[in-house]
Amino acid sequence: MGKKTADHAERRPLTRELIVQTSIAIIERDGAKALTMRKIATELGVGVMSLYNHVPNKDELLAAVAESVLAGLDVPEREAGPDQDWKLHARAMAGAFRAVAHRYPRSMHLVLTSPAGRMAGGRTAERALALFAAAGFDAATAVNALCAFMSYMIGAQMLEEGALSMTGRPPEDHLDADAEIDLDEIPRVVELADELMRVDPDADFEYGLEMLLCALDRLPRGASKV
Amino acid sequence: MGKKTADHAERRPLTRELIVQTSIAIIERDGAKALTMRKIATELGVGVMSLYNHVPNKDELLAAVAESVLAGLDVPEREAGPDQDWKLHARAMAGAFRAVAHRYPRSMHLVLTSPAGRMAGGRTAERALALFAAAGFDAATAVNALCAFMSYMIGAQMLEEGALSMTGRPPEDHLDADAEIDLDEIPRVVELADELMRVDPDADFEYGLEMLLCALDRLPRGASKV
DNA sequence: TAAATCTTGTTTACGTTGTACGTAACGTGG
DNA sequence: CCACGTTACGTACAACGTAAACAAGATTTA
Repeated sequence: MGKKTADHAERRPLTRELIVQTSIAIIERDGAKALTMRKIATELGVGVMSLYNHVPNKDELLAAVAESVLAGLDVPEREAGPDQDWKLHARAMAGAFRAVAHRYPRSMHLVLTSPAGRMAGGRTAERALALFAAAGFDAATAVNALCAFMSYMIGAQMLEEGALSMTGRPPEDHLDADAEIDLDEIPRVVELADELMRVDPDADFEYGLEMLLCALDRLPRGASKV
Repeated sequence: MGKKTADHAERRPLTRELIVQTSIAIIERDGAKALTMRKIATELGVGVMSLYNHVPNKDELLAAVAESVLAGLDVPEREAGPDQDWKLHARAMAGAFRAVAHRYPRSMHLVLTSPAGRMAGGRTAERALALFAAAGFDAATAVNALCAFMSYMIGAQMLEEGALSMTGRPPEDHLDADAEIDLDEIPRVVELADELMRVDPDADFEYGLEMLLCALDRLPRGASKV
């Protein structure tokens, strides 16, 4: 009957969640700047404007993508209370963040980049703050610890992504014609370039994380210090 | 005579550097996504395609912007050699980075975000590596220190920028209609929201920086340990 | 000197983007 | 039966990046 039912995709009822998931898939496959309303539509086998029945505009769609990606940050979350080994939980949170960052690297870039993504990270910040509070930090110190913790998380992720995009790779989503002043006047960088890319990023990350956690552990704390 | 000489801008001979500077001005004034080839052209009082005589395409222009912004990172740079107070130099580098980030916040966001920007940071990485080498770290440790240092720099900057964009402000370059799940289930965050925005970001930054530097100082080092 | 080439800017035009608008198929309650 | 809201579709438009052809001065070459 239907003379133009989709030929290349299953015909699910086109809900908002489906649009978001398809968007994530496209971002991971073709890069963030290749995410187009028309592309989503054809991928789903529907008209372009049909998407706007479920999503008000593209920015909101990106926000929904960010939220969906961060929704995968469900670290088991123990019960609250004084915790004598708060570093273990901090490591778990960092690991969870790292896991989703590895599963959806490009979408995670979008999350870290856009202000909507930072907003969606509110719940994660909440959990981290609870953790620091349980560790015995007072309010001001907990905020400082949270800032340092998140700074390292975000920066390390973006740094690793940038380092990976530097190592040859067929440049897919970013410009490739920027080899003009390279390798000329940065002897130490090229000398240590192999060192930079030899070390697996996970080890680098863990190294800095341990350093940060130890530093945090030396901060003044309140009652629940075991 | 010229019946259509520009009325709103001086008529300099339209060099590449002028285009870059105008782009930076537009980015800082109207946001990064408002930077348009046509806008640059009208701002300079020339036709759109005239720009393409000095810049191959928009991506390269953005790369040039990134490079130009990072060119302001000229920390006085002492002579190389064993340095007994390397932390002082590290603080100087952090301060220089912070200064340009405060002078061109939106352009700096572009730098941190785009891979071209990370590339342009090569010279800065070079200097930091030299610093860590002079401090007595071996190659592997210096790379680890550099990663941690840059991670904190980048993350702290993006975090501060995100925090600033959260505090009410008339949303200029980012979406504003994302108030849906806020303030409901994040009690600790809203409880400490004022704490989060009361502390001036500089103090927060210095706090984490000192922590990081002290942690780095405890890493194993070679001969030049004073 | 005159011709050829390069530089610098303009004009026109094309393809792609996000999305506003009008319309048709669809169930569901009167 | 109809009116109705919800959902999907096709058309249309303004703004975008930029390729191509062209014009006019500056510079080089014969």
